[in-house]
Amino acid sequence: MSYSREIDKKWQKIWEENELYKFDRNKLDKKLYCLEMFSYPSGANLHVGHWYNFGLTDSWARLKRMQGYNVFHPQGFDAFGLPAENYAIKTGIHPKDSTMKNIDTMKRQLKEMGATFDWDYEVVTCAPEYYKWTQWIFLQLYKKGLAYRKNAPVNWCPSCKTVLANEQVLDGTCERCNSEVTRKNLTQWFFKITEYAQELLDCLPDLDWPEKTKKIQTNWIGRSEGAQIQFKVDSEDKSSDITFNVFTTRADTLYGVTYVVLAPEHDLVDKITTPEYKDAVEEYRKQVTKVSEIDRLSTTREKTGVFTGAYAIHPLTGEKVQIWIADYVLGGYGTGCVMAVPAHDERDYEFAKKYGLDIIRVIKGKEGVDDNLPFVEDGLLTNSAEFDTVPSQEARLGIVEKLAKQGKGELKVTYRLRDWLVSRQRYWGAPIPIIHCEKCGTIPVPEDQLPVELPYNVVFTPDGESPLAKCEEYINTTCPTCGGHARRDSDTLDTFVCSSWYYLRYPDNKNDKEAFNPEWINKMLPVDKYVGGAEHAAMHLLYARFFTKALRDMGYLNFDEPFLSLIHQGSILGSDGQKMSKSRGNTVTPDEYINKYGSDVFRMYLAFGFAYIEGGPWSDDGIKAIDRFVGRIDRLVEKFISERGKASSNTMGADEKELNFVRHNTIKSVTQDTDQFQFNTAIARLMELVNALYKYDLLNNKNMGLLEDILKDLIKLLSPFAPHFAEEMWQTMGEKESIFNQSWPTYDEKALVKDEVELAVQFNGQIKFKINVPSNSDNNEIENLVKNDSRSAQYLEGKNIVKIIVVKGRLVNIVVK
RNA sequence: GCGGACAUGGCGGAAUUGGCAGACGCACUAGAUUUAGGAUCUAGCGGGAAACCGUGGGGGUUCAAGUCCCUUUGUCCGCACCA
Repeated sequence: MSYSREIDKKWQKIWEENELYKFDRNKLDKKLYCLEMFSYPSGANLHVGHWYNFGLTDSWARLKRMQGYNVFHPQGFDAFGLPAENYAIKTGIHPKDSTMKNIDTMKRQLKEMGATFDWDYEVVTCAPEYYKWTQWIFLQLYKKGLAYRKNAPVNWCPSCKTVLANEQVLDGTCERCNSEVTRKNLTQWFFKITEYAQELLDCLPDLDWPEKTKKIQTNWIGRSEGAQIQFKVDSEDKSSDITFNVFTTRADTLYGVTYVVLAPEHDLVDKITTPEYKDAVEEYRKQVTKVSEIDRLSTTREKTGVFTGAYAIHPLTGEKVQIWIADYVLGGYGTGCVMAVPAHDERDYEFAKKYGLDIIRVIKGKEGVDDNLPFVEDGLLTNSAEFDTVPSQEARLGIVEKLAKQGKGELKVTYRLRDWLVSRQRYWGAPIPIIHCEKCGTIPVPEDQLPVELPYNVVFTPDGESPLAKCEEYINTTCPTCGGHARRDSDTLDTFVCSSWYYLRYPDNKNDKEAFNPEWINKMLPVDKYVGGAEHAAMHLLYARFFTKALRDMGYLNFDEPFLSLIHQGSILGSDGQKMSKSRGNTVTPDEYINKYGSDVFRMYLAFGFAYIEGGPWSDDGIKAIDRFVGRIDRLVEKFISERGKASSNTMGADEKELNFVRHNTIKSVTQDTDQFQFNTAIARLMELVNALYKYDLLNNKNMGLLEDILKDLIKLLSPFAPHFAEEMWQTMGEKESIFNQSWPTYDEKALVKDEVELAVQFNGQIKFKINVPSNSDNNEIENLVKNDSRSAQYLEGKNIVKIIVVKGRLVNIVVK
């Protein structure tokens, strides 16, 4: 039977009946946890990206299975989130209903892929059995002091009507809907990811992750070494000493400070502003809140600021310097205050020029260095008392040391990373398990009362207030501590919270006593291979690492990192080379192709047509080529079956040796390439083997025994990419047991050694001809063979041989003069 | 503005990490087979008549460079007043 959709169905049914892909919980010595980032069940069908991610990772998993690994390959759904809720607002269809329906559809399609997923371990984040434990983890973080509430300026998306984490703001816009993000002061829940900033950084080098991704995380964490220096606010009233700290990486420029700047939102501003400047300061602060996030992020925007009327005392010189506020100083970074050294900082220079503030040079360039102001590089100190002529690097330490003795400074490391804002003013998420009591304050829901279930009957009118806040029977409750009237937290958790621990739940998804059994999970984790989109480099992957470390420190886990090895698939573009989108009309619908060609052809085209981590444009011609390739194999097998039993030789002549060489070379390459997610070259090698088999098949007197062995190897090598088709061919060959219970072919080094090898012969680096030499010749013999070859004469005539370079098995280069 | 990645035939993409550039496939051409084919099989296929020239452009290191170094252009990505 030639390959078709029917073959897919036939084998999917048999695999399911035989429970072929059930994970064996008893053989953990060779367990291998293979995981794709789970998917959001959107209304649309499985798209090419899912196929590319899941289908080919499955091919990898199949290789590993046949190599003897006990592969754990689960699948599930990241089912909470905004789209379902927005859909509900538009259509009135409840998020739970639409989501569950979508999950059914996606699950059916995933099954049609014919992957090795073991659905017994399915996880759905919007199920109470799952989010119960999401809430439980929230409470553990709360107990540990890693979840806290604070009032802070937060990113607000007016279109999504919710707050966003810093990571979810791209260039001042919402990563989801592209609306411009505004600032709002709100009391919200945060996770203290900053507590782990250093460790998140320290563990990166040892991870088998793409360098680019590590770099993104490194930048996102943004470690910066410097010093914290204390300034005193000048005041007539000696009894009320107000001090504040600045963070600087350039303590060596301390003597060049001519003013200091506070962030407009800094708490101190109200306390120190003198009455006559009050109005100007208030006006300025008002303006700043009006400036859009986008404008504020712009580096080209002219700097603005106002004087507060207050002065600070320079910690070393004792001189008075003006205190300004300006929005180029950020409230959330460092201490929110900056010592301004206009001579040696571009921003301060620009600001000082504009407002006529003093500029004092304290760094001179070394000999020959152009040190026109602003001079921002290291140099030698000047105008800096006893530090004159000291190099910057040394002075940074010396000056801090001097300050430290007076209790006015210390070395300090700061990070760009901020705490993770997890509250969302939305309905379709895991409820925050917290109760607010007027008498007792913030009270965690007792663990035995989890899950705090989402009420079903809520109103989705888009009036800006979240459905939970409007749901009286949900909001009103009793305080677990005093029994009095209290209100539930009306927010839900960022969906990234749900996806920060799902990999821990998979292996123990039916556990109703605990989020996961630590003993079991410590055996099953970490994930050995994790595959998913690069867009999660800064968010999901950082959050998941944080969760793992936090749970480890609470004693639930004994490993440091969740994902040892990570791969990002590229993205498949439309055939016009543009990103697929409905508006461009260049989308590829997998179902159409699968109905026409079968799922294996679709999968194998994805394997063959692109460098996996690059992706690229879709091509209808490309998939036809794979269809043809499958047909070629089919015909080859059919022909062999029809000729089996006919006259056969059993000699290993030159033709057999050549074929056998290709066979073992294919085994070697396919094994290596597939292991490294280089599926395109693996398929290319398979095509070469098929071409070699066709060539051999033209001969009159064939070695049928050898042919059979090679065909079987071919089918095995093909099976990860075309599981249904390979299973069918395997059966056609007369085999009874599933091909996926066979062991992966191994190559014979001896078959890869040819009697003769072809070498390129170069004169002065230019290739002139090729020569065949026995493969066991030594360099001397090769040199002689080349020199005595008649074709060499014309290049040697009247010349002296300066040097001969022999590269074994590749080329000979004769340098003549 | 800063940082990183990439650039190879008409096209998708290979190249053992410094060693025969263009594997494999598409498209194209020719032949075979076929009543016919858009099916199948075989062969050819970077440019050039050739010497030779060719991996975005220019320079360098080396016996040897797509690969290393410098410089320049273009595309994509990350960060973007981070003190």
